[in-house]
Amino acid sequence: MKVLVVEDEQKVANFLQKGLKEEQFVVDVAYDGLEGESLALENEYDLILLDVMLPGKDGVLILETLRARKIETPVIMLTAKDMVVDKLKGFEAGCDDYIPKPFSFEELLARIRAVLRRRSGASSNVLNFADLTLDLISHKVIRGGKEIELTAKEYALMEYLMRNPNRVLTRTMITQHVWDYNFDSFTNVIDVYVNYLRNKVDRGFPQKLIHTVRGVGYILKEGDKK
Amino acid sequence: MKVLVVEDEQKVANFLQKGLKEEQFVVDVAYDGLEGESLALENEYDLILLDVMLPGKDGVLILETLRARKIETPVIMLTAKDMVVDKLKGFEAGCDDYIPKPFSFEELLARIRAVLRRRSGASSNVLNFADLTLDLISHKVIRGGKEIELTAKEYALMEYLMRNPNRVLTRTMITQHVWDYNFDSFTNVIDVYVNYLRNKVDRGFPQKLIHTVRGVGYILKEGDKK
DNA sequence: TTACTTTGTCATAAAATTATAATTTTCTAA
DNA sequence: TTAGAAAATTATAATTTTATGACAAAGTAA
Repeated sequence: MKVLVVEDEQKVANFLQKGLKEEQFVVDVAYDGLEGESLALENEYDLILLDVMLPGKDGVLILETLRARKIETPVIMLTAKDMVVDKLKGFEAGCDDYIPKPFSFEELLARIRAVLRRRSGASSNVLNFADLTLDLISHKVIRGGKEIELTAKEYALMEYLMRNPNRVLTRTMITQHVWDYNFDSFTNVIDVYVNYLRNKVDRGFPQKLIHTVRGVGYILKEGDKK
Repeated sequence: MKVLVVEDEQKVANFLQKGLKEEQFVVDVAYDGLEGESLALENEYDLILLDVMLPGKDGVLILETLRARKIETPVIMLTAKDMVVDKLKGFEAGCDDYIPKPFSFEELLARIRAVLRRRSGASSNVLNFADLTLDLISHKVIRGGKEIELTAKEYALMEYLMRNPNRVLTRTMITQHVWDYNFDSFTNVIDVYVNYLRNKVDRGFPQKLIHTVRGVGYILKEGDKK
């Protein structure tokens, strides 16, 4: 899952970046409103954390712009504690939740999970596909009763596949959700990671789940047993 | 265990800070209501001692704010001796216990233990994991029948691990539970302390209990014997 | 004060992950 | 059937993360 953090206070931004990374999110950070807006417009995030008070462009205005441009990415606003009027304005502008500063990391995390769960329509913190299970909180991946050890990138890729089963995912789409915005490579990293994943997740099982769609990308589906 | 003391009387605050520290709590102190509230919101405390009469913001109001924000940290209110009405108000607002001033430190400590025990659902003052035992009152740590000497920080870290076994704890979470709020952790103190702990607790035993989860944090679990 | 212990910082070594590039294999359209 | 393109695989380089020892700072007790 990829998150954009738009926050000018260096300390808060670092804290969020570190904490979210530890929770296996891919994190982009913007330190002012304009930069934040461009990133939000040109990338596909799964979630945006948006400070209300920002140099360059106000958080509420950014949110309005995004919604006007039909970008429906979930947004959680970070508000100053006493900002009652703006809270309401934020909601009208279409944010999914807000959290008044100061907050503890665990409280933020709880809200992030709630928003993502609500948006995805999921009722639990577990994703299932065929005999594969992925626990979104502990980040455990289990197939056929056996736990599979994945690295951070492998997990991120697996999660993206699991969230979009039976749907062809192009390399561009995968890049946008699993790698951060510094990623411009025209190398074959994705192919390599798909290969790593296959070795851990599909190898040894009669039914393969990760399939190649030649010329297009990859798809998670229940294929022919072989 | 991390405690926040919100108390404006310097003398009482110092007395509590010193006494609790000796009992191996990590203690943050706020001398007025507003400061107390921010600290309570942005840190993860295991317990809050909250004076009722405070400059800045009243203790009962702070408690209400916390509960409204779904922060369920146990709270013990410190009340003036004759404050009958406020006692009741405090309870309504969701505190766990109250203690009328003046009180002896021993008395307070007994109530703290009672509240923490009730909250954790534990019935005893001992935590066990594998062949490791941690005595919450004497702060003795015993593994395989042999007592292990830990310093205060080492003990605090060990206790946090023991209270969350089989769960990956990120450095952010550990920071919030084991270090006080002045702590700016972009250093590797946590790694260093985990290392100290391993030397004392795991070294020489066939079964390691403290494990690294790369890119994420640390976990207390029964791993492969080696 | 002085000696001692604890806590925190830093530099570097070691280990693991991630990215790149080269090579081999597979697939497909002509 | 075969040439060319795409994908898989492998080796290895680059980067990041973690472990650890040495040391400095802060705190305590004698």
